[in-house]
Amino acid sequence: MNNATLKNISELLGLSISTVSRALKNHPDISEKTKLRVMELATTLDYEPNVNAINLRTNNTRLFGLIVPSILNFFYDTFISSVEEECRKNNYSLMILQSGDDPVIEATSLKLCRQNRITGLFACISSHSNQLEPYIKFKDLKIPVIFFDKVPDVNDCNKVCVADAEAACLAADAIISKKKKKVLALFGNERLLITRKRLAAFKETMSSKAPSIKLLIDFANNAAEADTLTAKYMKQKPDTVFCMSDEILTGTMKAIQKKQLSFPDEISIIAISNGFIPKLYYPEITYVETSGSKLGKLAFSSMMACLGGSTFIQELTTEAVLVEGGSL
Amino acid sequence: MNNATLKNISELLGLSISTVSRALKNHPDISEKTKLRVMELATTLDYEPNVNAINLRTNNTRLFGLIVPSILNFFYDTFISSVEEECRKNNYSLMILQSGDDPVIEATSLKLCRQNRITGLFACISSHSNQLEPYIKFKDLKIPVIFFDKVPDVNDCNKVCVADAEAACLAADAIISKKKKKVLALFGNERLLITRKRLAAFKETMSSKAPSIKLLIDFANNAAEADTLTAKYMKQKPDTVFCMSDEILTGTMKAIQKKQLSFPDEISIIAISNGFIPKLYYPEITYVETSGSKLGKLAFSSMMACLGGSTFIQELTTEAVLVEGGSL
DNA sequence: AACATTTTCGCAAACGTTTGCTGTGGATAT
DNA sequence: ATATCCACAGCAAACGTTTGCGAAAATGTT
Repeated sequence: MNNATLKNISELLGLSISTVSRALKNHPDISEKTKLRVMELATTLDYEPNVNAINLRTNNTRLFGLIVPSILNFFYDTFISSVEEECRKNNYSLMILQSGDDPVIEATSLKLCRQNRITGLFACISSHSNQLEPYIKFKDLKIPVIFFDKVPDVNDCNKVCVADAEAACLAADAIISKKKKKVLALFGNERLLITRKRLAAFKETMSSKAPSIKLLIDFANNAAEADTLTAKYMKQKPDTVFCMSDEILTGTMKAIQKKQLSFPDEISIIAISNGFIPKLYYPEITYVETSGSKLGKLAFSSMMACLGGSTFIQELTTEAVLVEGGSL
Repeated sequence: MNNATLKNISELLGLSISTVSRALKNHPDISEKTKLRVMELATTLDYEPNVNAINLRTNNTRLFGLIVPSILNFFYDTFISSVEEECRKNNYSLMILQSGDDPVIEATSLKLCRQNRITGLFACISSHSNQLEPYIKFKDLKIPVIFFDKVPDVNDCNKVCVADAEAACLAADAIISKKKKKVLALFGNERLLITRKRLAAFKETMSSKAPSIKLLIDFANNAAEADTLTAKYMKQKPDTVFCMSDEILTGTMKAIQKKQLSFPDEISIIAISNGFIPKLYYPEITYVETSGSKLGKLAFSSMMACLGGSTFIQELTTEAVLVEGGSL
């Protein structure tokens, strides 16, 4: 069986294609009687309009592209999930692409987006490429691009970010208020903007509000490195460890469990996280929440603003909030 | 600036549309000289073909739909990630839809798929609806549907599943070989086929190979329930707890940490899992691996077989393998 | 030089919609 | 009775491609 078309229906009913088309969209020009006839046949034929034809004709796909390094990530998947939900509620479709943090794949994904004539793009740039050339084409075409999380370092684009600095400050404040003396602060890849932001804010807060606290700072590229780093620094007996991200946290926690250190008695933990990982442990890890799903909603509304005609370039951030878990 | 079209190029070059079209796809009818001219202009104009037009004309979108309850899931996201990768490599596009385990959303998602004239569908049915009506339409249209993970209970459809029974058997075998005496076995929602399969295989293996082992069996709908259940059963001093899934495992582990039980000394743990969660703890949890990414590749190849013309209905399963972590 | 081939390209239809415009018949108003 | 208007429906073009077929130009053959 083939897909029904307007033509099919029109022939079966002895009507013209345009009449059928209008009837199905409740156009006032069509009488109730024929509307009824058309709709009835359409449902029995299981008619579904061909979006390719519609898009072609109307020159308006309601399709967004979303490019992300990988969906295998606690932060990104909540982001995606929330954007997907918003899209569904607002009758948009979403095309999700993984770049694998590879500029080449990223470029072909962008090409795919263009070929599909997307009406807007959510993009998280791959960390290697600071080259934005592939993205400027969208600007030329007046297709709004909302950068999220990992955003380019230029000003003339729309960005939504988690409040990196604020989150780091909140974490530092929490540590200070608990009168800690010696904290190990573990960060991610030093090249990433997000790392630099969090590092700067953390150090600044610490040194300005509690200069007496002893600070051990280091960087880990993944969980395994965080594990060994934590183990190494334990000899210096910090009373607290701050983890910049989930990845760092999981590594650190493994080291802690390995050494059978009880927390928060023997050592305190605090992290910046989306919330899932911290809740896996007991006591739950105290963390500053950076919500992917909040960011998703923010990104979506920013997109809507752009499509609504706003040419106002903005950089938005979600609020960070401390969630007490008992590990600090 | 607008998107370039074949017409644009043809007018600029004084050629016909068809010539330009053929030149761009290296058709032998076109001379090298004009091919060169066309391609050059096309790249400077940043021409990208309009897939809507192509799909309409060729009546062949290279688009797959993928319906999943939620991407916020360790298993599904590896599945999706792997399918997405295969699609990219094979020049297909993927449309990912979340059903939220809601039959209504599921139905509208299926409608979206039809409107987009997908050439194939990967589907994980929502647990509530045993109603397959929305899916039969695809059969009528000869659009292949590959059900994965949560599959319908009928025979005339293609399914790919993790080896539920085998996984449970492997776990049971591991427990038996370690000479355990009393095991607490925690399962998920009893209504789900996957639960029933794992439960049956586990019980069967246990009773046939080691009838002397004392078995405590219960069901939890989520991590929190697994937590309280584990805590409750601890009074009966099992020496091992088997967790049917990641969700159960995280709940159980929280209870274990809460009671500060050291494992594997005081209690052993074994789970069926995708592998991510077990590696968060130390010692790492021993688990039987059910790989979402393997299942994704399997699903994709099954899809390719269908599209290749195979009318052979098959039910495939991935292999399960025991990964020793030190918790048993 | 005449013809046969091959190379190179254009015409036009088709895919399934949407939509501005035109046309018809009947009802209402004068 | 004629003019006016409205309700209803059809015509046809357009969106950007692909592709079978035919035609012109270039080349080769005798």
